[in-house]
Amino acid sequence: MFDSCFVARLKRYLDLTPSEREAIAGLERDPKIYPAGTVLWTEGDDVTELMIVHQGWALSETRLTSGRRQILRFHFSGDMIGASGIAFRDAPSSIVAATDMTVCRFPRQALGETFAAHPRLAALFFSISQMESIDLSDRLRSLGRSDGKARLANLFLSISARMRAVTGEHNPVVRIPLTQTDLGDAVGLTQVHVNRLIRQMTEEKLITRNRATVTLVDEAGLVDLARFIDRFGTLDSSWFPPANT
Amino acid sequence: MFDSCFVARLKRYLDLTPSEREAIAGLERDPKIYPAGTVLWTEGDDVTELMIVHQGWALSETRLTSGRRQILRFHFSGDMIGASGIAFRDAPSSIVAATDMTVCRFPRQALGETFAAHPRLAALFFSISQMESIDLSDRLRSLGRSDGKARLANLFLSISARMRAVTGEHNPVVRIPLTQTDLGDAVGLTQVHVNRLIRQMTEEKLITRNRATVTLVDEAGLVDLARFIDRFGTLDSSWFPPANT
DNA sequence: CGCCACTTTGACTGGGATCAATCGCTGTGG
DNA sequence: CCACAGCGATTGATCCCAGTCAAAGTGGCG
Repeated sequence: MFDSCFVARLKRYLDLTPSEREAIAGLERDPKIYPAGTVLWTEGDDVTELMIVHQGWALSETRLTSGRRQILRFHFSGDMIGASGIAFRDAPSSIVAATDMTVCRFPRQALGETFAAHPRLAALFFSISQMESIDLSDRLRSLGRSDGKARLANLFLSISARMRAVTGEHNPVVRIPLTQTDLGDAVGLTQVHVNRLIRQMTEEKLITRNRATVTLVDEAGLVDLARFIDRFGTLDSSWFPPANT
Repeated sequence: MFDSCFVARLKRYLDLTPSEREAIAGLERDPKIYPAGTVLWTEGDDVTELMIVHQGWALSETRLTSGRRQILRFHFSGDMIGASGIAFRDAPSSIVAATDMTVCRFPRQALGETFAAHPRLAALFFSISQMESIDLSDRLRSLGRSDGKARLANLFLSISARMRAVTGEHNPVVRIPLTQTDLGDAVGLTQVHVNRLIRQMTEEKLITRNRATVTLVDEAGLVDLARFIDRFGTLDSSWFPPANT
């Protein structure tokens, strides 16, 4: 059995009991490898499984009938994906591998069983779901009420903050395996305009970008520009029910 | 004891057992009345309670330091609000009463107890949380990748769809107690531009608006314009654990 | 070595912002 | 019953951020 990324993620939030740990690890079995570009599923598919990212990046996206694309969220190691398709059966967005990745799939029922056996984990999953909503809300504010430069700054900072939460280390150099087109589709700008903004931000000594490597040269300046709020505090588990066993 | 809006809402999704029903109704006690404009709580407050909307409209909003406002979501009868503040303690957004409203508050702990006693309700709450994420994703796509007219059309349609889900009736006349400024803050436009767009849409016989009353004159045209997806299907509860009692 | 995906740059256009008045309704107090 | 205040809606003039179209540059890889 290999190390469970999901356990690694969740135990940052909560001191897991052995049986909780086992239940979570049980969801992350039978890893499969997908090359970059693989479409894990497509908007509208009837999805009955959830996935946990072991390694690599995925992104969820939707397309308008005009062909325009909006990237909704990025998924890293330890993230559970597919939960958004759990309410209705149809996947509301497509999931695409941005890099080569390793993923474990498990059926929905397993989540139900976990909820029944471990109410504290149910509360934890609920909280994580709420964190996702907060993340989406922050993106919404960014798209609705700030200009292109601030949106990009926000994107870089939020990716950096999430990576930091995964790896535990604070590094101004962030690997962001996205093209300028991808960046644009994430923040609602065109590729051409993203290019110009990146050049401007480079001139202003805010960032540096070289292929997939982005360096946050002046992080304080970026935070100020983006009015970024790093919400990665500790999770409040005070209301959780007691753990089973 | 008065009728629980929360029970009314949830039983649309799931055939509730008597004890589940009781647990839910228990969360909706001691209703309080707030006049329109009341700030129920402010961004950053340490919130330890959740609320259920009994009557009226609330909206959640954030402000940038520049003073600009982004409306994130609307809350109607039967909605639970405050869940987004449950992960961390600080409320990520303010909640403001858009009309006079009746609201019930309950402590977070009660949610934890419900999770422990009724795993099936935990699964239901999780699903509802995911529906919220989907709603936010749809708004994100709208703001990121469509023009002002489509954004407004989308807003009107999604409010109409949600109202319909609450009231059960399909009526082209929708009461939307928002000013043009509010509409702009919801879709990322200025009040002035909202005004012009509404005039245009009226000329094109798509809608009619008079104060708080919006009429969807050509609903098909709006759906087409907004590329709107009405996701209000039935909830998939096939993966839920069995009900207790 | 040549293709292909990505980036860079320029010229022009347009949707929506900004600034600034004016209008109209409604509630309130003299 | 009227005057006035205040909020929201309407409208015009002007500006600018970002989109569009188009072409050339760069670098990795088969």
